[in-house]
Amino acid sequence: MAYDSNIFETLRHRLMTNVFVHGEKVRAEHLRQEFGCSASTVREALFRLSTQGLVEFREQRGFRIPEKSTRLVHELTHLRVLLEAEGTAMSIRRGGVAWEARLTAAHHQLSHLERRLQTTTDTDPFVDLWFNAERQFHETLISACGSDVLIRTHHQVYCQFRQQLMVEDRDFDYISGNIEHHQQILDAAMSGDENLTRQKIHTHLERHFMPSVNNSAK
Amino acid sequence: MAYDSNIFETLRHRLMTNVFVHGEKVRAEHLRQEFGCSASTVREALFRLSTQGLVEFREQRGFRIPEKSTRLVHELTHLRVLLEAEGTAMSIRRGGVAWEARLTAAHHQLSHLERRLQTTTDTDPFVDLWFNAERQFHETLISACGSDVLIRTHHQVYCQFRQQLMVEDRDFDYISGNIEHHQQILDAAMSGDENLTRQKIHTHLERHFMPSVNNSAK
DNA sequence: TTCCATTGGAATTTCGAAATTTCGTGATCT
DNA sequence: AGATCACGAAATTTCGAAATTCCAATGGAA
Repeated sequence: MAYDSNIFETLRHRLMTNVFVHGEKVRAEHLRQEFGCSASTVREALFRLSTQGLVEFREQRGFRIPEKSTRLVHELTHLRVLLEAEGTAMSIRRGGVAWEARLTAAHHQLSHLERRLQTTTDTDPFVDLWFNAERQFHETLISACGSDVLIRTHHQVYCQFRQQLMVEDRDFDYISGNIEHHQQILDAAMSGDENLTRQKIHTHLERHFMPSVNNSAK
Repeated sequence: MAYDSNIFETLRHRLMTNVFVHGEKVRAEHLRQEFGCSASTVREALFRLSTQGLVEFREQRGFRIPEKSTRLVHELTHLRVLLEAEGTAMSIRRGGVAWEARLTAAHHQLSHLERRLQTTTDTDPFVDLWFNAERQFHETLISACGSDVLIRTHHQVYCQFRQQLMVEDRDFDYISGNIEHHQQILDAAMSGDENLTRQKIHTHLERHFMPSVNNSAK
């Protein structure tokens, strides 16, 4: 019991949902007690997490949470657009009805949640649900692209992206814009128009290219 | 002495140059003796290598060298083209004279070596040199793109690509085609024509999309 | 023969302590 | 005062042995 993979999954979820503070050190020695295992086991899980860019490892100075960085968000967004547009175009070509069904389903779930969010003041209980649904939708977009490498690469980028933006995205100011975007991506994809879909994906993520506003906290 | 990073670098070089056989298990316990350290230290290095996809890790069944796979080569090539074309286009926009100088230098070195290879029967002593020069050229192409994330991602893909193809690429049958390709990429990049450059990069890597010929071994 | 359970040996993972390195504090020198 | 060095505490890395898990060979039952 208390396998490495449990620790791995638990830590990953925490890293993606910003339980940790950016720039903070992650001491295996501390987490050790919580998981009831030795430091080396935690260390190993952290090495695996560094695989996905969710923690930074530097020799002789341990692990730490990547800093929040506008620059990094821009770079991650750029790559997300590149991979997601390409992957979706490929899915359109070779996805077939099965893919369209999955995409419709994912969008239905997401838009249901988004409409709910729009009319609620206390968004807290929905945060986790929404992030999962949004991830599901975007992963489904590229899921029929036929390239595991592309999917894995996109996943890495997406995780880091999420880690960078989870804090400020909790406000949901942008939610009404997002509902529109997701709908347009779905429509474009279902119509089979690759270029239009690419364009809509770009539009959807465009706002993350803006210079970030809230870098005041610090 | 015998730091983890030495082990890490040594192993990485071996993995990229196919000292190991595809599909083979990598036993920390064996390498331990060679490096004069404990198995855990090797294990750690292997975890870090799995970061870059150069070894596969599966829980409870250790590390092994990824299998040779035509499918994987196709996927890696696809992503290489995507990332390299995008990165080079960005470099063209923001690289300036300094980048052009570096690119010219890298190409000069590469083409010198390639012409040499064309007239030599015993290519063995040039293999390592050529692989380095070719890597240098392609890395220089995207080096001024301004996105660390893109550069790191490309590097990961490139390493895996190399691991997959190092064996069969030792023949250098394709060398004369490559000389032409590299020259055309250089010319297109220097002329500032983004689309032409993208196209030339695609042409250069196109041959890896063909169904592989030598899958007879095994 | 084919299928399934058992079992022994090998490989993998975990552990906590020892060795090494880093980092902060404060003393010493210019 | 400013810079440099030395020291000790804290953090990181390494180690080898113990515990666990996998795997293949053996033997028995259908």
